[in-house]
Amino acid sequence: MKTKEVHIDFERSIGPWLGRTMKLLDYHMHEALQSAGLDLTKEQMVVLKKLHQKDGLNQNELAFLTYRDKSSLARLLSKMERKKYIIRKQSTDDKRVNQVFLTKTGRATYLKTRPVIKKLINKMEQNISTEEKVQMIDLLQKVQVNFEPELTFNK
Amino acid sequence: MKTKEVHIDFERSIGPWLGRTMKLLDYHMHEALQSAGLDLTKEQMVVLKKLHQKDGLNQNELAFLTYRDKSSLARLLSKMERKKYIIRKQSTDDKRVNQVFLTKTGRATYLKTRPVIKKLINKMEQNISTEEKVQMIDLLQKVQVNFEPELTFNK
DNA sequence: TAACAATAGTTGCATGTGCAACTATTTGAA
DNA sequence: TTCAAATAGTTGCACATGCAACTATTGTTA
Repeated sequence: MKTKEVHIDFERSIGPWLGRTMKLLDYHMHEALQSAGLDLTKEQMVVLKKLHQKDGLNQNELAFLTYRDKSSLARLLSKMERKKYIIRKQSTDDKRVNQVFLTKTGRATYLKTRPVIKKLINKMEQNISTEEKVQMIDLLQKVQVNFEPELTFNK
Repeated sequence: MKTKEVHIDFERSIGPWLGRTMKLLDYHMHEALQSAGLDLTKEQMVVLKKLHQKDGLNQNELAFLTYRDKSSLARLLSKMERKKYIIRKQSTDDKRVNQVFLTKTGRATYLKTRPVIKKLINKMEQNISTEEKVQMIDLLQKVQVNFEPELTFNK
């Protein structure tokens, strides 16, 4: 029977569940940032976060750390630069390289996002025990390893 | 200490793991379709799938089933219509409504994607037991319910 | 019935994405 | 040392996305 056959492949797999969950997370993340009056996207937030952890990273490093194409990152940075969250400074050692720095505004904005994100995480993880979280991360990591066997741990 | 503090909120949560896993899945899905010589995106594939399950759905229904904004769906359909995978037919009952039908080409294309997807799923789920899959889906569902309590089950 | 509200779909606008081609610079090798 | 290969970043192109405003049609209500 056609319907049954169809269900064999994708519907019972974790793929669609991942996709749906991710869409919800994206949506609520975006919503949380907007309704907190923060003028940035979740993608920009992640870049701010990385810079807050280590200022002065170059674009290549930022692209790698955020799992993006360098071109995508470059455009993200352009928008963030327009908003005065970051600045690019050409390295004197190697004129091909741009080092990226948080501005005061950028840092302040990032700090304002933190409680917003924290609240979102609490919402997302309510009724989920620490053990379950560990389990979930374990399984997600397994999936990642299945796709990219060469990257044993990719934090 | 700043570094430690930063790790408290997002890094240890399942959010980034979900995001990273999803990016990998997206990438490999896209790659699989392309290298099989199939001229469609994963998004278009999902639409074909829904139509294969139930032909003649209207755009609203398709948007709902695929968790998309109606405008996004409309544009997806326009591209698929250009490629002759689907056709829109204005309903005679209600002239506002477009019913969407698979063409022969669309159906054939969808059928060609199935082994490709099946192979991808096998790759993704290797070394993951049925029990673990159930566990994972359970947890993902919990996250979804946390975000959208009103939708108890949203398959 | 006439006017207003709801609904389906489209379009403008801004966002984010990867790939491929391009520029500028640096590195490496003949 | 000079010329080719590698590297960092940018840009064009095509794709996908949501929101808000808009059109056309249908439903509702006064």
